[in-house]
Amino acid sequence: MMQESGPETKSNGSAIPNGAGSGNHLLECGSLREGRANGETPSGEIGAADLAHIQQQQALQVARQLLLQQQQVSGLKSPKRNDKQPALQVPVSVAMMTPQVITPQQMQQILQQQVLTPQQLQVLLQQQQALMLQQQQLQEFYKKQQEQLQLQLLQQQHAGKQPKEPQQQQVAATQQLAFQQQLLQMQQLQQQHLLSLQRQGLLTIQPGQPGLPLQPIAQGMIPAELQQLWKEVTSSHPAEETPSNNHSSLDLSSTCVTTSSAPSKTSLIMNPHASTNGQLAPVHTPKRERHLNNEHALDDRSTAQCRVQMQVVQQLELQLAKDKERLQAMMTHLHVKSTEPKATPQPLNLVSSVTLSKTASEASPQSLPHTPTTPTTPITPVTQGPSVITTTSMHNVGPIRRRYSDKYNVPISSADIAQNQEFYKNAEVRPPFTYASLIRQAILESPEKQLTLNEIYNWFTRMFAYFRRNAATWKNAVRHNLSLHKCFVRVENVKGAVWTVDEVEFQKRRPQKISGNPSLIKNIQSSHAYCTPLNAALQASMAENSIPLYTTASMGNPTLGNLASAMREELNGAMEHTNSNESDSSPGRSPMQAMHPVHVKEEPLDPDENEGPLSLVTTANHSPDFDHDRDYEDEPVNEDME
DNA sequence: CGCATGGTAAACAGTT
DNA sequence: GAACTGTTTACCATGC
Repeated sequence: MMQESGPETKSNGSAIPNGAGSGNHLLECGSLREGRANGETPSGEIGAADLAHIQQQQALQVARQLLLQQQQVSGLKSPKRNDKQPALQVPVSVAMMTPQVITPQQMQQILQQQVLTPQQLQVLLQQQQALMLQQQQLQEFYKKQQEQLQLQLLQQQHAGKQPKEPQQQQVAATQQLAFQQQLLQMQQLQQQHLLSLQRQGLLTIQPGQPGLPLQPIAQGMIPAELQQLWKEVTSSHPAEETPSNNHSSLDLSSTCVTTSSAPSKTSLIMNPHASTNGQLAPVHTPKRERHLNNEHALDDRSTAQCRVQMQVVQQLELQLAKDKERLQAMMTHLHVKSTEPKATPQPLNLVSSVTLSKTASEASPQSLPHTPTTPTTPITPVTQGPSVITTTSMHNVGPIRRRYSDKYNVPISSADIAQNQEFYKNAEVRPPFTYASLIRQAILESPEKQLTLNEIYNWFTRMFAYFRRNAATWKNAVRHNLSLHKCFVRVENVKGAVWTVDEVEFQKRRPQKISGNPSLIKNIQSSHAYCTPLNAALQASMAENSIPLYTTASMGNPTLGNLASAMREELNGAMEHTNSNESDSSPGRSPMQAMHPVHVKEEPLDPDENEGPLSLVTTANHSPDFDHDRDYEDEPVNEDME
């Protein structure tokens, strides 16, 4: 009854080791800060407090108040100069790495998305505090810097009213250049950080925007704020800069470079949040932005990145909204359709299964393998209520029978499939695909397009939580299918036998299924844009294999794209018949199909001893790299939980 | 109702 | 001999 997907999920081989990551961030942040706690800013001495100085102070004060407001709003005790280190002067480079602050709304969104575990949230909070501290320190730094500027200005003025305009401008420009350099560095670091974050599963770029760069997600408005601060500082006093000041800032920036990896971690975590609430950027500081744009166009790259980021954020939000909508629709749909005549013996199980997976991901924060992509519910093929049945219901009710027609009603997008993949990985929901399809997929995903029986088993258990129990039953079914279907070809190998797929046979096989129901086909085609002709579908599936997110992850999880394609094919199986026959059923998905010398199992010719497969054998054979098969050694324990 | 398809169970033989 | 692999048959459910 208790969902045991928890432990199983944890044991999932493809787990992303992001658990320790967050902790490390914190550590590194701390250590970094300590390490960096060196330079006192030039001089705290303030000579004569002239009017300009006061103005600067006021400007700084405004900025500081703004930051304090943020702190208060975010419900965090203003860290003052608490814990970390008392009164250190944090180099600009470091302080600037971490301007992002999570607003309550952002936090809310994060929570809603169930993306982060409590531990991660805690880390975030702590880092948030650290960020604020650093922001304050940044303020301090600028304050002192300004003071020194004032001092020097006074000195200059006293020295003599010289034509200083050009010189001052030049100096100011230099200063700003340094500033912008720092910004750029920060951005780069954030990008790096985003990447690592992604790898750790803390951040996910939805596959919906494959084209978008994942880089500048984080450049919230805070950098702009810093810019503004800078502006205020410099505008009130156009340019009283001295070489020494320049020098200091440049040094700091260089420091930033050397310590890039560490500080980036600090800002990193924040990025996703900033991204989740991207609209805050323009909204939050409209005036500043205008100011900024009018007078002080940022570095082109910075602004461009800013824009890109905003777009990314918006797209992400859009995607999120869409997904939520879809989920909602699904839920309601399930409830409505649950009255379907024969269908589900226990329609409620549909809901329970969904909630199960959801709660599972919620309730097991320690099971970090839940990546942000982890869906809470299958989006694609399962939309038809009846086919979603929990394992328990399976046990109670007995075998479920699915028809392909069920699947025909469902549009599939690559994102959906990928998400569903995650879903089936973690939720013990029976995948709405036939054994034959799954077997085929398993084989096609393998590097050599061939698998041993045991490897097929492992693929099943790895990819579907459902197949982590009742091994005897489904393994028997797998064997049964392998033997039964012509499309599966057994190839003798040096180390045993492997199974391959005869794509031609596989394609041939399916059209029959609905051959008698052209109306259905038509209906499908008309109603679902996703269900494109075979070629298009295949192309799409090919494209899916290069979805940015999953290609990066493809090292560890090469299956998503292929699985998606296979599922899609299964769904499109009928269509291909109507449209383009399988004129060229060798979709070019794999070299295998290109040559498909495979012999059909029951072919009258020579079932066994032909040479066709041998060519495969030669290419095959050496693929011990399928190590993740080991993930789910058959555990007889799972055989029968009851 | 018959047929096709798919899932499950089981018997059986061969191999490791 | 046990376990695994592979084949085959039977039965049932479902959809058309």
